[in-house]
Amino acid sequence: MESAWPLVDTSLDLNINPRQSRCNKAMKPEFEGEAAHSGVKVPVKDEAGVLVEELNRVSAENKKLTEMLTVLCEQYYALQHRFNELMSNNSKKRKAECEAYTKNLIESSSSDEESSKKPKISRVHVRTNPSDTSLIVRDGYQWRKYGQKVTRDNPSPRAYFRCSFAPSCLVKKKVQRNAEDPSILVATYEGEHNHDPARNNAPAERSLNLSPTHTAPSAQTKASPPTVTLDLMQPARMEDDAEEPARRIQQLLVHQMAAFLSRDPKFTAALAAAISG
DNA sequence: CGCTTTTGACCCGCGC
DNA sequence: GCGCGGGTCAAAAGCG
Repeated sequence: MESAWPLVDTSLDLNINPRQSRCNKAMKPEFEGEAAHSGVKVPVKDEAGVLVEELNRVSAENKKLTEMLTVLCEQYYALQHRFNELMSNNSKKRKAECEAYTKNLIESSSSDEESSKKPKISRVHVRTNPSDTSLIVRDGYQWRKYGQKVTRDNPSPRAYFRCSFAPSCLVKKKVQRNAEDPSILVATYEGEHNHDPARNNAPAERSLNLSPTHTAPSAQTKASPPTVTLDLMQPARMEDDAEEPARRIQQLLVHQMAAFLSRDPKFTAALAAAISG
């Protein structure tokens, strides 16, 4: 299984800060610091040498980045292929397992007998910074807040949101902090969106969601319906327990995010700007 | 100026 | 009928 779910070091070990010691083995001391820009006169020949060296270094970084992106893309497609294989696998057990976790990941919750009558209710747990008082759960959709209430069973207020992407979309969302663990936001969704997530219309949400995000064992209590927990605080831990399905989903998300980043021209442009800067 | 957020008022269902 | 609590409305304020 390990080959099917490879562990990837997603840390960007880039040489983007050439003035720091780790990355400057090739750089001679006299070229460091502000010497080149200060009043100290540097021969034109040496200055050209510095520029050439800098160019070579940037080229090497560019090459390294290209290789990393290629690897990331390959791993993404391999994972996607593996995922499709699993989905089409005849083994009932595997199929059931896969579907169960896919279902869990996408929406969760609400018993089957209820879903046919009432609007679909799902619950998502999102771990956030406890000091962050905003009741905002970024899920890709546009929401309009229409109310806030303090409820009896919970000291933190409950916020009420409506989908504002399309008037015809009647999905509602309630967000409230977990009474036991204030670092966990509980978002309750009612109904189903009849449109795609408003990615293009919600650039802020899309751009702000680049913090380490992955699924984690839910903090759900007792007999509550199955939930999805998005941990926005803790960095991803790469433990070697790939047999755990939740960990698979976590890794899948990390890979997908990396692939998404690698295909995002804005991200690559920002990366290039950071390097050149 | 238009959209979103805030917040007090109001509505409604439920239990007694 | 009354009170309570959750959910919604809508005017005012805030913001870009």
